[in-house]
Amino acid sequence: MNLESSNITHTDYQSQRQPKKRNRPSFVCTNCKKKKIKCDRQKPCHNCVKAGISRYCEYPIPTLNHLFEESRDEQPSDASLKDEVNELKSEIMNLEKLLTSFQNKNDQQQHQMTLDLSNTAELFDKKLPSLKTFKVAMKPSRISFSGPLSLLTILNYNFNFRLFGSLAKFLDAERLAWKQLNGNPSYIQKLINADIKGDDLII
Amino acid sequence: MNLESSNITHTDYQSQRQPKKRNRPSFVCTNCKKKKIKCDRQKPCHNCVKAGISRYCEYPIPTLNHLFEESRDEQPSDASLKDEVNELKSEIMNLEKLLTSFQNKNDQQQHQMTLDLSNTAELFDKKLPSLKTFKVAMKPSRISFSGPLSLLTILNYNFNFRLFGSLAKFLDAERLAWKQLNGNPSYIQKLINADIKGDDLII
DNA sequence: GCGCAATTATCGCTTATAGG
DNA sequence: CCTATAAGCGATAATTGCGC
Ligand SMILES: [Zn+2]
Ligand SMILES: [Zn+2]
Ligand SMILES: [Zn+2]
Ligand SMILES: [Zn+2]
Repeated sequence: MNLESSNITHTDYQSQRQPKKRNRPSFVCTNCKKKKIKCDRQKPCHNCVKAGISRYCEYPIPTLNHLFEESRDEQPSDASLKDEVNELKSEIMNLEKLLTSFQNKNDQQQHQMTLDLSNTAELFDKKLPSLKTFKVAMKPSRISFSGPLSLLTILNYNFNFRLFGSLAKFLDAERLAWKQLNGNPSYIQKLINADIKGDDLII
Repeated sequence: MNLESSNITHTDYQSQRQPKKRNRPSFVCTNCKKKKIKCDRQKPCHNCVKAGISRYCEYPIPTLNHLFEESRDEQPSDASLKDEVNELKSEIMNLEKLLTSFQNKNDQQQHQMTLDLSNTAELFDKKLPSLKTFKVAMKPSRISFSGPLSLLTILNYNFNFRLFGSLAKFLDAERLAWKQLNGNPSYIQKLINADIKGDDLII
């Protein structure tokens, strides 16, 4: 305890400082985050599958959860009612397990950010201020289709790409198709020919 | 980069540390636990059934108890099974609700938007294809900050404004502030001066 | 019924990354 | 660059349940 008896005068310059909060969103599923284990960022992620809670593998950003709801296949199928009952029971068991991990009081510290991101508007509120100074250079060799306020840029810049693979792929396809169809439109040609400094803002 | 770093030699400090108690609830029935035999985690579990103590098969987690009541040996009818399924499902819904409340932690006043945005999937799945032909003219009189793939355009075009009022307002403010700060950047100036036909695509 | 090996899961603490 | 903080490793607490 006498370790800190050293010289640091504990003075104002550090103590009075307001803790500058940062906006650092989380991109792992809520369950893995909770358990502090490695999440592969799929939906559902590997850990949630293993735990039998794949239905509850979710990400803090609501918008994104829906993007990756793939086959919400109804499973009544040929399984007997009895089987379904058992399935539901085991699901409840797993849910219960999951719940207990959340009920654990041991960690009441730092989930402020997660909370904030549960709201989509909040997401944008937090992101956009940084985006407005985000810069994109348009290289003649490769047309960049996105400025700071484009969806793609937001995603590329802010989110893990693996997680958003399908959306990114879709956008790529869209743009490729568009190019095939339209070629380089006059507007883009002009833009490329103009000598734009790499640091110029592209809105 | 490989710092030997500070090596605090007083390990005795460590030993004095209070033994950290971990929260790890049990999920087997109390009888099996006591007997240290394998529990199938049903209600009642097979061990308790074999021992003729079915009605004393209980679980430390209360919810699991009353949920799994009733598993008589008699063959249940389809109707009753269906009832059970429904019951279980509704129970799952409750648990999910509970889980959500945990995940959101101090769910404060930020729920209004979240709910309304629930079908965001549609935004991307259905609306985006139409966007690729959506055209925005950039008028010299008024700088348009968004192309078809920009977030703002997507929002404006696809959603009713009432829903996104606050977001839209925010974006407006952002852009205004940006303009105040930067004026028209060279890039945009050039763009404006170029004779762009009103129908040119802006990506 | 129980010792204890095997297995599972928690959480303190470090590291990497990114916001500002 | 400085630091907040997300990610998640890994030590190890705890649970399970085999086999005596
Ligand atoms: Zn995960
Ligand atoms: Zn998951
Ligand atoms: Zn049992
Ligand atoms: Zn039992």
